[in-house]
Amino acid sequence: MISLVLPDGSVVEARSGITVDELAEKILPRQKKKIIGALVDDEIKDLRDILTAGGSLSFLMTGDQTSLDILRHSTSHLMAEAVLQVFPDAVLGIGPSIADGFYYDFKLPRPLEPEDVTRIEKIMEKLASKNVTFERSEMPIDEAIKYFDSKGEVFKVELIRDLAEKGERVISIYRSGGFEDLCRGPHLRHTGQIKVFKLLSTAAAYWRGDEKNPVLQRLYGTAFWSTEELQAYLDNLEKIKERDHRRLAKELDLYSIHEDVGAGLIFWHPRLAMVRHLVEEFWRSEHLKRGYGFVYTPHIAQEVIYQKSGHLENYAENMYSPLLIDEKPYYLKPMNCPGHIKIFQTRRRSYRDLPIRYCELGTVYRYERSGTLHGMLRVRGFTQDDAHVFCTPDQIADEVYGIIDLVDTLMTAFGYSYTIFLATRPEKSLGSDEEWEVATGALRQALERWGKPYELDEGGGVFYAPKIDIKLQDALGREWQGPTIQVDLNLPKRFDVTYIGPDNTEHEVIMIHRAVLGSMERFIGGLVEHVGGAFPMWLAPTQTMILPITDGQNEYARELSNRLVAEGFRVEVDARNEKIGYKIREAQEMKIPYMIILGAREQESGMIAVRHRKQGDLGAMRLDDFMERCKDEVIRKVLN
RNA sequence: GCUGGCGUAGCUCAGCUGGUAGAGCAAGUGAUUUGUAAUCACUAGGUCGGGGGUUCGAAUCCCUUCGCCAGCUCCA
Repeated sequence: MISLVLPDGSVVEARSGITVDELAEKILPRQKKKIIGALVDDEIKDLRDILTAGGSLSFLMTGDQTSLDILRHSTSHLMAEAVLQVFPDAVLGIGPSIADGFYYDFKLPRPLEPEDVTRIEKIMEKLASKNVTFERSEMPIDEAIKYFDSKGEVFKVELIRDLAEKGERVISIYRSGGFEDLCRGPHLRHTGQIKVFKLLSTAAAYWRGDEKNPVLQRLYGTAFWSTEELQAYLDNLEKIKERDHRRLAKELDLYSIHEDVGAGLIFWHPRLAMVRHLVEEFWRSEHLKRGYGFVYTPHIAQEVIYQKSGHLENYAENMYSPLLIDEKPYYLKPMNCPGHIKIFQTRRRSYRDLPIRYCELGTVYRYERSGTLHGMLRVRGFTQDDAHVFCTPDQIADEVYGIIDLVDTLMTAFGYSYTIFLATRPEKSLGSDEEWEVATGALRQALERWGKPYELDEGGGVFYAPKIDIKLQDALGREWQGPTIQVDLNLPKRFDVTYIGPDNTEHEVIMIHRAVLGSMERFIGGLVEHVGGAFPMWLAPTQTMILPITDGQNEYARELSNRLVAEGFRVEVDARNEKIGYKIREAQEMKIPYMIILGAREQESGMIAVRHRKQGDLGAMRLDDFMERCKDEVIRKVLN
């Protein structure tokens, strides 16, 4: 007998060897139809699984968020069955559930076209309505290889062979209607439980993600328990599309890319350049407060530098081919580190000088494969907010703490929440155990002192450094790779970067490498999406648009504008010969925070009529009060 | 880089199986002087991404090249 503890604390005894389905019948007979699996000691179990050990037990029901994976996985099987009806020769790849849905890869005689997708979707609907039960069977590995081989399922055979190598003896097969697949499960009770699904897109993908392998056709889809959830998901996709920085760039005149100049090279238009300027201004002032020195370093450097740094050895495929200057090869810089080291090394440094903190908004150029370029988020030339702290080993923790504090200040101002990860030594790495221990220990110490929760990313460090990675969450709940702090165990050695210690001998310096915003291009591209193009007051390129109702107020509008500009506000006047509704509409579409509407009434009374882009008409107020309000929003960096 | 799709006026897009381009918005001009998300009329604007080919004839078919999009891959 085994004993199972239910969520309410009660204990149920059952015979060893009972299936989850039988258990459902025994415990919750009335809800049996809704039960599609179970969690036993937090492990997902299929209905058909046999239990031989007890533990905590809770059932997975249709409608649960936790059981969406099962639904989606089963839906991918249903899709594969439909695809086989359309393409009887299709060879199956894999069909897992993923974060927001599922996919299935197939080798097909021709690529999928949009019509195929609708056709497949229709067939799926028909198949689902047949309420076909998912059945599981098992097969010894040898037999399975022969079986799938006879069906021409070469990829499945490969998978089974790998399973055999891992020591598996038996594999499981799920069958639903005319379809069967090598599969670990779990699956739904029957296909009738698949009601709400949608095929989303097609793409090509390599078998096992390796470009040496054959290309398969991938079909993406998603499934939910209710149409409301599906609709909410689709609405969110639409919202993300509307906020796409490439789309907003056109609507708001933010940046451009020019084919005849080059892919992945960004032209910042005045409005976005203003945002960048304001971000940089903030960035600089926060660095000054924290004792950083600003530096500038050249954009090209001779070969020897990158030989010494190891970039030509390890990073060459991301570097552009050299320019010849006086017959000597010069490279465009892919990173700023060597430059900062050169400055550090211009004199002997005493331990009394440390820490030394250099920061630079340094523009670097890196080769990115053409297929990876993506608006401002993935480019070939970008400006990093790069900094290097040179310090002694016992200063690491303090310095890292200071950097985390800087990160928190900046990210909070932009309205990002974040998660901190500590990434430790990977398998392939440089340096001694002791060095890694000191560096990682200091990072951990800083995090402990910071006091907020962090996660451990075991082995997730880079080969030359343990690091703290910070993942940002934006307004749409999406994750972005954010700030990174690395204790570099490589470059100080390569460049022989030292300081004189209290013992009057040379010591290798500790070099902390960090970026907070990452690259200006990516950060601001992401920011555009985060705020949906509606920059908060402190960042808005135009903060206030003055809208005269007739050209009788144009002169007055300019006067007011001058007064506001004199107070440091960014103001424009829309003096075009248009109706007020039209001007408001355009200012609204440009997502300008405030509009001042000026008609004869205002001119007489000396008041202004203020409209906010979100709150609408705010009524009449005094210009001074309006300026107070705006100043307050700017100083407090109010997010809206 | 790979696979697939796409590339027509500044923008969004139409243009059936080849017969040499069209709308809305934007722009310019004029009228209108307007009160909280689109006033009206007229005008101008394109070697249909570039190059090559097939054809009497190509935006439409083929090849090639560049770029964009979705994935894959990569991400020191």
